[in-house]
Amino acid sequence: MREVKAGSKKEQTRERILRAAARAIRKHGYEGVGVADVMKEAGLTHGGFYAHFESRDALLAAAADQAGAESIENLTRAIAAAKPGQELMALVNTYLSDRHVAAPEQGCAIAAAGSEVPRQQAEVRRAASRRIKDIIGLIERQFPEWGRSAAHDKAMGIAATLVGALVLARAVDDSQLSNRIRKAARELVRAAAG
Amino acid sequence: MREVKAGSKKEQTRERILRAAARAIRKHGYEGVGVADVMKEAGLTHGGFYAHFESRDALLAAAADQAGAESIENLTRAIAAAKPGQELMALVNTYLSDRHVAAPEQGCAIAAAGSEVPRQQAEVRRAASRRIKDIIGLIERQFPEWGRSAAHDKAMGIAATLVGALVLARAVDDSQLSNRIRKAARELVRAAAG
DNA sequence: GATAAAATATGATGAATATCATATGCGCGA
DNA sequence: TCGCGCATATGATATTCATCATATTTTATC
Repeated sequence: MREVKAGSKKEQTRERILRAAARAIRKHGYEGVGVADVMKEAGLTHGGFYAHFESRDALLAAAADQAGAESIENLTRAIAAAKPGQELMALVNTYLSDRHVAAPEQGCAIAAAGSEVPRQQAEVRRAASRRIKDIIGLIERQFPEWGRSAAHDKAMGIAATLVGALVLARAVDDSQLSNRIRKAARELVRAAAG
Repeated sequence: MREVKAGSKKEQTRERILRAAARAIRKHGYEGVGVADVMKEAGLTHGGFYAHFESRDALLAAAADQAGAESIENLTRAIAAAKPGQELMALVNTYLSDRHVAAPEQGCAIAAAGSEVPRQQAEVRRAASRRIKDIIGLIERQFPEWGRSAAHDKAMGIAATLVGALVLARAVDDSQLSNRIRKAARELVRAAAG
C-alpha cells in the first residue's frame, strides 16, 4: 500500500482542488460552491472528489482557511514592497485598489464572502476568526510607536473600515460612487493613523 | 373581474410574502431564500406564490428594496429618538448594538448580505445602491456645519466603518473580540466626527 | 515489460427546489 | 341565501446537485 507523501501526485491534486475551491468561495460565495464546478476548475471530473475530501463541508472548511491565507499573503507582500514609513498606506492602497474591487476571487475572503460566514459551520467560522485576527495583527504592527493596546484598537477600527469600504464599493452599481467610497475610506484611515 | 386594490386581501398577502422574503434574505442570504420557506413563513403554502410574483427573481428584487427600506427606517427612528447633538452617536450605537449583531434579519441588509450583492441580478444591485446612498445621506445630514462635500466624504467613510465592523463582529467566533471590534469602530467614528 | 494498486472517470441514485396545472374553498354581489 | 370568481392549496414535473458504486486509466515496483 502506497502512502500519501508530501509532494505526491495525490497531494498535488488535493492542493489544486483546494485552491480552486478557495477561489470559488470568493467568486460565488459559500452557497455557490459546487463540487462538480470546483473539480472542473481543477481540471478533473466530479466523481473523484471523494478520494480527496470527506464531503463538500470538509472542502469548504479547508478552503475557507486557504482563502484567508492567500489574502494575508497578498497584504504581507504589499507591505514588504513598500518604502519604509509607507507600509500602512501601501496596505490600504492595495486593499482598496481597482484591482481588488475587480477580482474578488484573488482577494480578501471576508470582503468577498464575509456576510455569509455567520451562517457557516463551526470550522469555517473558526478559520475566519483566525484570519481576521491575523489581519488585525498585520495592521497593528504598523504602529510600533503606540502602546500595544492602543495599536490593537486602532487596527481593529481600520480593518473594519477597509472591509466595509470594499463591500460597499463592490455592491454599488455606480463606479463613480465606488471610487468615492474608497477614497473617503483612505482619508479616514489616514486621519486615524496620523 | 375584481381589481387589485390597495389594502385588498391580495395586496395584504403580497405584503406579507414580501416582508417574509426581506427577513429571509438577511437571515439566510440571497441564495438561501427558498420560495416554499418564504411562503410558509407568511402562513401560506408554496403553490400560490406565482399569483403574487412572476418568479423567485422578481421576489428577490422587490424584497431587497424592502429590506433596505426597513433598515433605513430603523436608523431614522434611532436618530429621531436621540437627544439633540447626540444624533450621530445614537445612530452609531444602534448600528453597533448587541441587538443588531444578534438579529441580522431585522437589521441592515448590507451588513447581513452585502458580500452577495455583486453576484445578484441588476435590479437587486440597483436597490442596494439606492439604499446605500440613502444611508450615506442619513449620516451626511448629521454634519450640517461642514460643507456638503466634506460631510459627504466623512459620511461615506463612516458608513464603511459601520458596515465593516458589523460584518467582522458577526463573523468572528469570539464574543470578546466581537465586542472589541465594535468598540474600536465606535471610537474611530467618534474621532472622525470631531 | 507485466502486474497490482492507486488515481481518476463514468454513470446512477436520491434529495431539494422552482415552476406549473389543476382542484378546492371562501367572500362578495344578487 | 345562492352561485360565481378570486385566492389559495394540492400535487406533479423537471432540473440541479451531493454522494456513491463501479469501471478505466495511470503509476510504480518487480
